[in-house]
Amino acid sequence: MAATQTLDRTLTALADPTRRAILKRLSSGEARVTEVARPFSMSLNAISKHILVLERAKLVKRRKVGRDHFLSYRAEPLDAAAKWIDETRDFWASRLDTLEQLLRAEDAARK
Amino acid sequence: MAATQTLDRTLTALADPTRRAILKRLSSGEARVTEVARPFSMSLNAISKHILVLERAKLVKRRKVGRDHFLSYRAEPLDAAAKWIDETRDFWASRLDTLEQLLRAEDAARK
DNA sequence: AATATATTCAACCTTTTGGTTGAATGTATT
DNA sequence: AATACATTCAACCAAAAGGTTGAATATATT
Repeated sequence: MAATQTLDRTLTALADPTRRAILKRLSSGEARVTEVARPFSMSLNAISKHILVLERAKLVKRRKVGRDHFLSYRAEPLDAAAKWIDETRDFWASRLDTLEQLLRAEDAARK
Repeated sequence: MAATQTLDRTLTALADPTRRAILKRLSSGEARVTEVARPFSMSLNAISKHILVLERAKLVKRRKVGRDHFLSYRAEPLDAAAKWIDETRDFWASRLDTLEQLLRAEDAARK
Protein backbone atom coordinates (compact mmCIF):
# COMPACT_ATOMS: atom_id res chain seq x y z
CA MET A 1 0.00 0.00 0.00
CA ALA A 2 1.25 3.44 -0.88
CA ALA A 3 2.78 5.33 2.02
CA THR A 4 0.62 8.31 1.23
CA GLN A 5 -2.50 6.26 1.77
CA THR A 6 -1.27 5.06 5.14
CA LEU A 7 -0.64 8.65 6.10
CA ASP A 8 -4.10 9.60 4.86
CA ARG A 9 -5.67 7.00 7.10
CA THR A 10 -3.64 8.05 10.09
CA LEU A 11 -4.37 11.72 9.73
CA THR A 12 -8.02 11.13 8.92
CA ALA A 13 -8.34 9.00 12.03
CA LEU A 14 -6.74 11.73 14.13
CA ALA A 15 -8.83 14.54 12.65
CA ASP A 16 -11.86 13.68 14.75
CA PRO A 17 -12.00 14.74 18.41
CA THR A 18 -13.96 11.68 19.50
CA ARG A 19 -11.33 9.43 17.97
CA ARG A 20 -8.51 11.41 19.55
CA ALA A 21 -10.23 11.03 22.91
CA ILE A 22 -10.58 7.29 22.38
CA LEU A 23 -6.91 7.03 21.53
CA LYS A 24 -5.88 8.98 24.62
CA ARG A 25 -8.04 6.71 26.70
CA LEU A 26 -6.43 3.63 25.22
CA SER A 27 -2.95 5.06 25.45
CA SER A 28 -3.22 4.62 29.20
CA GLY A 29 -4.29 1.00 28.97
CA GLU A 30 -6.41 -1.65 27.32
CA ALA A 31 -10.19 -1.45 27.52
CA ARG A 32 -13.29 -3.15 26.18
CA VAL A 33 -15.53 -1.48 23.63
CA THR A 34 -18.27 -0.71 26.15
CA GLU A 35 -15.77 0.78 28.58
CA VAL A 36 -14.34 2.96 25.89
CA ALA A 37 -17.82 4.11 24.89
CA ARG A 38 -19.08 4.92 28.38
CA PRO A 39 -17.81 8.51 28.75
CA PHE A 40 -19.31 9.59 25.43
CA SER A 41 -22.78 10.92 24.87
CA MET A 42 -23.28 9.09 21.62
CA SER A 43 -24.48 5.58 20.90
CA LEU A 44 -22.34 2.51 21.36
CA ASN A 45 -22.72 1.90 17.64
CA ALA A 46 -21.24 5.26 16.78
CA ILE A 47 -18.23 4.49 18.96
CA SER A 48 -17.95 1.06 17.38
CA LYS A 49 -17.61 2.77 14.03
CA HIS A 50 -14.99 5.19 15.30
CA ILE A 51 -13.01 2.24 16.62
CA LEU A 52 -13.15 0.71 13.17
CA VAL A 53 -11.61 3.82 11.68
CA LEU A 54 -8.84 3.67 14.26
CA GLU A 55 -8.27 0.00 13.51
CA ARG A 56 -8.10 0.61 9.78
CA ALA A 57 -5.39 3.17 10.58
CA LYS A 58 -3.65 0.55 12.75
CA LEU A 59 -3.79 2.87 15.72
CA VAL A 60 -5.86 0.34 17.63
CA LYS A 61 -5.55 -3.41 17.87
CA ARG A 62 -8.33 -5.75 18.91
CA ARG A 63 -7.99 -8.91 21.00
CA LYS A 64 -11.13 -11.00 21.40
CA VAL A 65 -11.73 -12.94 24.58
CA GLY A 66 -15.11 -14.57 24.57
CA ARG A 67 -17.70 -11.89 24.01
CA ASP A 68 -15.31 -9.14 25.09
CA HIS A 69 -13.14 -7.28 22.63
CA PHE A 70 -10.11 -5.74 24.24
CA LEU A 71 -8.72 -2.74 22.46
CA SER A 72 -5.18 -1.55 22.71
CA TYR A 73 -3.28 1.43 21.48
CA ARG A 74 -0.52 1.21 18.87
CA ALA A 75 1.83 4.11 18.47
CA GLU A 76 3.64 3.09 15.28
CA PRO A 77 1.48 4.93 12.72
CA LEU A 78 2.10 8.17 14.59
CA ASP A 79 5.75 7.98 13.64
CA ALA A 80 5.08 8.58 9.96
CA ALA A 81 2.66 11.38 10.79
CA ALA A 82 5.14 13.05 13.10
CA LYS A 83 7.83 12.64 10.49
CA TRP A 84 5.77 14.32 7.77
CA ILE A 85 4.85 17.18 10.05
CA ASP A 86 8.40 17.71 11.21
CA GLU A 87 9.78 17.66 7.70
CA THR A 88 7.27 20.20 6.53
CA ARG A 89 7.35 22.32 9.60
CA ASP A 90 11.08 22.66 9.81
CA PHE A 91 11.64 23.36 6.18
CA TRP A 92 12.75 26.95 6.50
CA ALA A 93 14.37 26.55 9.87
CA SER A 94 16.69 23.99 8.32
CA ARG A 95 17.53 26.21 5.37
CA LEU A 96 19.12 29.56 5.50
CA ASP A 97 17.80 30.85 2.22
CA THR A 98 14.85 32.67 3.73
CA LEU A 99 16.40 35.75 2.23
CA GLU A 100 16.34 34.18 -1.18
CA GLN A 101 12.66 33.39 -0.79
CA LEU A 102 11.92 36.97 0.18
CA LEU A 103 13.75 38.25 -2.86
CA ARG A 104 11.97 35.83 -5.15
CA ALA A 105 8.60 36.87 -3.76
CA GLU A 106 9.43 40.52 -4.23
CA ASP A 107 10.52 39.84 -7.74
CA ALA A 108 7.35 37.96 -8.58
CA ALA A 109 5.25 40.76 -7.16
CA ARG A 110 7.04 43.32 -9.31
CA LYS A 111 6.28 41.60 -12.59
CA MET B 1 -12.25 29.07 19.48
CA ALA B 2 -11.67 25.81 21.25
CA ALA B 3 -8.20 24.37 20.83
CA THR B 4 -9.70 21.07 19.83
CA GLN B 5 -11.43 22.67 16.87
CA THR B 6 -8.21 24.28 15.70
CA LEU B 7 -6.55 20.89 15.86
CA ASP B 8 -9.47 19.38 13.96
CA ARG B 9 -9.02 21.88 11.16
CA THR B 10 -5.28 21.35 11.02
CA LEU B 11 -5.49 17.57 10.91
CA THR B 12 -8.41 17.59 8.49
CA ALA B 13 -6.45 19.88 6.19
CA LEU B 14 -3.45 17.54 6.35
CA ALA B 15 -5.48 14.38 5.82
CA ASP B 16 -5.77 14.95 2.07
CA PRO B 17 -2.80 14.14 -0.19
CA THR B 18 -3.55 16.96 -2.62
CA ARG B 19 -3.49 19.45 0.22
CA ARG B 20 -0.29 18.00 1.64
CA ALA B 21 1.29 18.35 -1.80
CA ILE B 22 0.14 21.97 -2.01
CA LEU B 23 1.62 22.67 1.40
CA LYS B 24 4.94 21.09 0.48
CA ARG B 25 5.00 23.17 -2.65
CA LEU B 26 4.35 26.34 -0.70
CA SER B 27 6.80 25.43 2.02
CA SER B 28 9.53 26.05 -0.51
CA GLY B 29 8.23 29.47 -1.49
CA GLU B 30 5.30 31.69 -2.32
CA ALA B 31 3.22 30.98 -5.41
CA ARG B 32 0.08 32.16 -7.18
CA VAL B 33 -3.06 30.03 -7.29
CA THR B 34 -2.58 29.07 -10.93
CA GLU B 35 1.04 28.11 -10.34
CA VAL B 36 0.06 25.95 -7.41
CA ALA B 37 -2.65 24.30 -9.48
CA ARG B 38 -0.54 23.56 -12.53
CA PRO B 39 1.01 20.21 -11.52
CA PHE B 40 -2.34 18.70 -10.60
CA SER B 41 -4.67 16.87 -12.90
CA MET B 42 -7.79 18.39 -11.46
CA SER B 43 -9.56 21.64 -12.23
CA LEU B 44 -8.35 25.00 -11.00
CA ASN B 45 -11.58 25.30 -9.10
CA ALA B 46 -10.92 22.13 -7.18
CA ILE B 47 -7.51 23.45 -6.17
CA SER B 48 -9.07 26.77 -5.22
CA LYS B 49 -11.28 24.89 -2.79
CA HIS B 50 -8.37 22.96 -1.34
CA ILE B 51 -6.58 26.23 -0.77
CA LEU B 52 -9.59 27.49 1.11
CA VAL B 53 -9.42 24.51 3.45
CA LEU B 54 -5.73 25.23 4.06
CA GLU B 55 -6.51 28.88 4.71
CA ARG B 56 -9.26 28.03 7.16
CA ALA B 57 -6.66 25.95 9.00
CA LYS B 58 -4.28 28.93 8.88
CA LEU B 59 -1.67 26.83 7.11
CA VAL B 60 -1.77 29.16 4.15
CA LYS B 61 -1.92 32.93 3.96
CA ARG B 62 -3.08 34.92 0.97
CA ARG B 63 -1.67 38.23 -0.23
CA LYS B 64 -3.51 39.88 -3.12
CA VAL B 65 -1.62 41.93 -5.66
CA GLY B 66 -3.84 43.07 -8.47
CA ARG B 67 -5.46 40.05 -9.96
CA ASP B 68 -2.84 37.73 -8.54
CA HIS B 69 -3.22 36.02 -5.21
CA PHE B 70 0.08 35.02 -3.66
CA LEU B 71 -0.08 32.12 -1.28
CA SER B 72 2.40 31.47 1.46
CA TYR B 73 2.95 28.70 3.91
CA ARG B 74 2.51 29.15 7.66
CA ALA B 75 4.01 26.58 9.98
CA GLU B 76 2.42 27.62 13.27
CA PRO B 77 -0.62 25.32 13.26
CA LEU B 78 1.69 22.36 12.82
CA ASP B 79 3.10 22.97 16.27
CA ALA B 80 -0.11 22.02 18.03
CA ALA B 81 -0.52 18.98 15.82
CA ALA B 82 3.05 17.86 16.47
CA LYS B 83 2.54 18.45 20.17
CA TRP B 84 -0.60 16.31 20.32
CA ILE B 85 1.06 13.52 18.41
CA ASP B 86 4.18 13.57 20.55
CA GLU B 87 2.22 13.59 23.78
CA THR B 88 0.15 10.64 22.68
CA ARG B 89 2.94 8.75 21.05
CA ASP B 90 5.36 8.95 23.93
CA PHE B 91 2.88 8.10 26.64
CA TRP B 92 4.22 4.71 27.59
CA ALA B 93 7.80 5.57 26.88
CA SER B 94 7.75 8.31 29.52
CA ARG B 95 5.62 6.27 31.88
CA LEU B 96 7.90 3.31 31.71
CA ASP B 97 10.83 5.58 32.38
CA THR B 98 9.14 6.84 35.50
CA LEU B 99 8.30 3.33 36.62
CA GLU B 100 11.84 2.23 36.02
CA GLN B 101 13.15 5.14 38.03
CA LEU B 102 10.81 4.30 40.88
CA LEU B 103 11.97 0.72 40.91
CA ARG B 104 15.59 1.76 40.78
CA ALA B 105 15.09 4.18 43.67
CA GLU B 106 13.38 1.46 45.68
CA ASP B 107 16.22 -0.88 44.92
CA ALA B 108 18.79 1.65 46.03
CA ALA B 109 16.91 2.27 49.26
CA ARG B 110 16.78 -1.45 49.99
CA LYS B 111 20.51 -1.97 49.87
C1' DA C 1 -33.37 -23.53 29.16
C1' DA C 2 -34.05 -18.82 29.67
C1' DT C 3 -32.16 -14.46 30.09
C1' DA C 4 -28.70 -10.90 30.14
C1' DT C 5 -24.55 -8.86 28.15
C1' DA C 6 -21.10 -7.52 24.52
C1' DT C 7 -20.66 -6.56 20.20
C1' DT C 8 -21.51 -6.12 15.32
C1' DC C 9 -24.51 -5.83 11.10
C1' DA C 10 -27.85 -3.48 8.28
C1' DA C 11 -30.64 0.08 6.84
C1' DC C 12 -31.43 4.63 6.91
C1' DC C 13 -30.71 9.80 7.26
C1' DT C 14 -28.36 14.31 7.01
C1' DT C 15 -24.27 16.91 6.32
C1' DT C 16 -19.76 17.34 4.45
C1' DT C 17 -16.35 16.51 1.03
C1' DG C 18 -14.22 16.60 -3.26
C1' DG C 19 -14.99 17.07 -7.67
C1' DT C 20 -17.32 19.05 -12.03
C1' DT C 21 -18.96 22.91 -15.33
C1' DG C 22 -20.38 27.54 -16.55
C1' DA C 23 -20.82 32.31 -15.39
C1' DA C 24 -19.20 36.45 -12.99
C1' DT C 25 -15.71 39.70 -11.36
C1' DG C 26 -11.71 42.28 -11.40
C1' DT C 27 -7.36 43.46 -13.45
C1' DA C 28 -3.89 43.63 -17.33
C1' DT C 29 -2.64 44.07 -22.08
C1' DT C 30 -3.14 45.39 -26.80
C1' DA D 1 -12.42 49.68 -26.29
C1' DA D 2 -11.76 45.00 -26.87
C1' DT D 3 -9.67 41.02 -25.28
C1' DA D 4 -7.03 37.97 -22.36
C1' DC D 5 -5.98 36.38 -17.79
C1' DA D 6 -6.50 35.20 -12.67
C1' DT D 7 -9.53 34.11 -9.65
C1' DT D 8 -13.84 33.22 -7.35
C1' DC D 9 -18.94 32.28 -7.12
C1' DA D 10 -22.85 29.28 -7.85
C1' DA D 11 -25.18 25.28 -8.89
C1' DC D 12 -24.89 20.73 -9.18
C1' DC D 13 -23.41 15.80 -8.31
C1' DA D 14 -21.75 11.40 -6.25
C1' DA D 15 -19.55 9.43 -2.56
C1' DA D 16 -18.11 9.42 2.22
C1' DA D 17 -18.67 10.65 7.07
C1' DG D 18 -20.93 10.57 11.24
C1' DG D 19 -24.79 9.73 13.46
C1' DT D 20 -29.35 7.09 14.55
C1' DT D 21 -32.38 2.81 15.50
C1' DG D 22 -33.48 -2.03 15.38
C1' DA D 23 -32.14 -6.76 14.62
C1' DA D 24 -28.68 -10.43 14.68
C1' DT D 25 -24.95 -13.08 16.73
C1' DA D 26 -22.22 -15.04 20.12
C1' DT D 27 -21.05 -15.74 24.78
C1' DA D 28 -22.07 -15.64 30.00
C1' DT D 29 -24.99 -16.20 33.91
C1' DT D 30 -28.89 -17.88 36.54
